[in-house]
Formats: sequence, structure tokens, C-alpha cells
Amino acid sequence: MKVSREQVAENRKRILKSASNLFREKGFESVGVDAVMKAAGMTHGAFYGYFSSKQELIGEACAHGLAGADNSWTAASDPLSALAGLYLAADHCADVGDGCLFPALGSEVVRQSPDARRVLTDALRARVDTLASLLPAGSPAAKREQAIATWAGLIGALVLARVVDDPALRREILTAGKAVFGASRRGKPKKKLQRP
Amino acid sequence: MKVSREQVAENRKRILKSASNLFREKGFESVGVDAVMKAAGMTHGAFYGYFSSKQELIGEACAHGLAGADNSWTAASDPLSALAGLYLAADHCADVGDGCLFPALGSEVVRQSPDARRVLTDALRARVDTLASLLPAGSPAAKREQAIATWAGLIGALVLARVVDDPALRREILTAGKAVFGASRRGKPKKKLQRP
DNA sequence: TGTACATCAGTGAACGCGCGTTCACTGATGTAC
DNA sequence: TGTACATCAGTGAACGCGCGTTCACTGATGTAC
Repeated sequence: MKVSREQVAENRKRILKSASNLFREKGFESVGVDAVMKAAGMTHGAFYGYFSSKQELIGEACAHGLAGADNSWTAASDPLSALAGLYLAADHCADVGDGCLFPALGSEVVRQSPDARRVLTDALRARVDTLASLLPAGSPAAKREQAIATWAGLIGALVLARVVDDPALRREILTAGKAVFGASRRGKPKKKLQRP
Repeated sequence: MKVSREQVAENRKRILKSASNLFREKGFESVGVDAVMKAAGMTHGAFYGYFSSKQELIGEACAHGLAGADNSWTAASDPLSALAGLYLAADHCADVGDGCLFPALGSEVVRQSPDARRVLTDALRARVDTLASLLPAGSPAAKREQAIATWAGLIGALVLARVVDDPALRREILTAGKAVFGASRRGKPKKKLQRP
């Protein structure tokens, strides 16, 4: 049965959202076209009316998942600590399916289509630029260096926190990451503020 | 045809090495029992004489891959910068199959057996302890925090360097990681040494 | 605005293929005498 | 030490099953008049 044009556009978005969530949760190879379409409320046969192959879906689902990232930290008064706090929050750690794509799928995208790698590369460049521009101090080169290392640290910390099977160690990783990567000035410990 | 006991022990090691390399290169789901056994020089039928399932192999291959890690940096005069230099070297970045297991498979192990997660958790604990004990300055808690953050940063940087499709950006990530995570004292730039 | 028809999004059965796993068989190993 | 036999590691065919992909069909949509 045919379906209205708005319905088609809506269905496409729903497929991309389902795919992007399922891929992050279970990986590209463990999620079939069947599962994606079922999650989107259709049968698998309709898939090839939207995408020419699973590989194409993977590329577009990555783009969709990266586009939906939470940027609220950029508006904070201390963007770096806001980012670290948000990124290494316990609920981001627990919610792989709706969380950042880099820790969930970064190491798997290497083996996917060139398109998918380009999508991640572009997204990473944009995030580095954004973070570098919001850092409070340093030369442009130093800011860029810190922005790259900070993203690497946040992503690595989330990968480790998720893989570890001990909740106490997981909390320790998240806390250490927030402390180290969320502080603008390294090595200069902040004094705790006391109520007057 | 039966085979000598030494041959059996050797075959088992070869299966584990093949599996561990192939899994790091292509991921757990993309590598079949067939491919592992062929790489080890046998046919797939012999597999179930060594392991009861592919899941069991995954757990043991992870343990084998983690046990073979390069520890030469611990003997260096500046272990932190030696570790960062080794870990973020271009050839470690290029050689996924023989490289560290965390960046290659970290995000995939979450979905494997509890055994596999425990193996990675134990290995991470050991690495954090080793690095913390070799850091030059700080309280035990501060050393531990820095050790955790450093491992997170190194692993995240390698994941990002590998996923990116632009060699220039890849080099930039590796260089930034070495500079930031390989320096014991943060924020205090080293003066370049000049020949006298 | 109403009707008649062409379009085409979605359905569900079907296809090869590759995967994890099993098993009867083979023949070299290792042991009992 | 030599021989005869039981053991058992490895082979390769076979099994279900699930996956990516195709396709004839259906019936609601949207257009031409």
C-alpha cells in the first residue's frame, strides 16, 4: 500500500534513528536489516526502497547519529568542565544507544565504507574546532592540541568505563576523567569554595 | 590423524594467536571459526576439540592478546613519555592486528561474555597499577587518577587516529596525544635543548 | 469539486550464501605386554 | 627393544539457521481530466 510523501520522509527518519540506536547498542554486524525495519515499524522488504544496501544505511546512520549530538555544553560559562561533566556522566555511560557515536562505534567504523569514515572524520574535525575555540587560554596551536587530547581522553574514558565489569572501577574512571579532562589549567589544583 | 602432545599444545597457541590477531583486525563477528582455523593451519572441524564454542574462544583470545603486551616502557628512565611514544607511534597505529587490544576491541567486548569483560577489567587494573607506580610525582590518589586518565587518553587517541581517513589529521592526533599524555608535568612547557 | 487511473510504498515469500556446530571416519601416536 | 592395539587429533561432509537481497503482488495516494 502506497503511503503519503510526509509519511515517507517520516519513515526514513525513523529508520535512521532505529539503525543509529541499534548499531550503537549492538554493533553493525549484530544488527540486521530486519531488526532495523522492525524497530522502525515496517517489514524488511521496504528497506530497499529507502537504501540501496546495508553499507549505505551504515554511512547514513552514522551521519544521523553524529548530527544529533548534545551541544548544550558550548553555552556554559566553563565549557570544558561542562563538556567533561556531561560526557562522563553515569547516564551517558549507561545509555550507549543514545550516546556519543565515537566510543560506541569508533573502532568498528574503520572496517566500514569510506563514506562512514569520512562522516566520522568530518564530525571529529568539527568537534575539535568547537572545543578549541572555547578554551580559555593558550596559543591557537596549544588550544588545538588540548582540544584533540581532551576529546581523545573523554572518548577513551567512556570506552573503558563501559567495558569494565566492576561498578566501583567504572565510577573511578568517570571521576578521574572529569577531574583531569574537565580542568582548564592542569597541575594547579582548585581550592574548594566554602560558603561564607 | 592423531598428533603428538607437544603438537597439540603448539596448535592451541597458534589458534589463540590467529584468533587474537584476526579479531583485532576485523572484529569478533566478522571472523568465523573457519577463518581462525585456516590461519592456524587446520580445518574448522578440529576447532571443537580445543574450545567448546566461539564465545569461549573469544574470552581466551582476549586473555592471550592482553598477555602479549609490550612492557618495555616500564624500564625507561621516563616511563610515561616512553609509554606515550610507543603507544602512539605510527606503526602501532597502523598495525591493529598486533596492537593493543583495548582500542581495537574495547567497545565490542561489552557485548561479549562476562568472562571476556572480566579479562579486560583485570588487565586494565594491572596497567593502571603499573603506570601509577611509575609516575614521578603526586599523592597515591593523584598518581592513580593520572594513570587512569593517561590510559584513557592513549586508548582514545589511538581509536581516533585509526578511524580518521586523513593521514595529516591522524599524525596530528598522535602528536597531540604524545605531547599531552607523555608529559609528567602538565602546563609547564619544556624548553628545547640546543646543542652547545 | 468529482471521478478514473497510473503510480509506487509497503508486504511477505523466496533466494543463496556463510556461519556455528556436529559427526562418522582416518590414521598417526603412545601404551601394554 | 619390538610388536599389537587402543586412543584420539584432525578431516571434510552435512546440518540448521539467520542474514542481505530480490520480487510479484497489493492497495492507498495523487494526478489528469
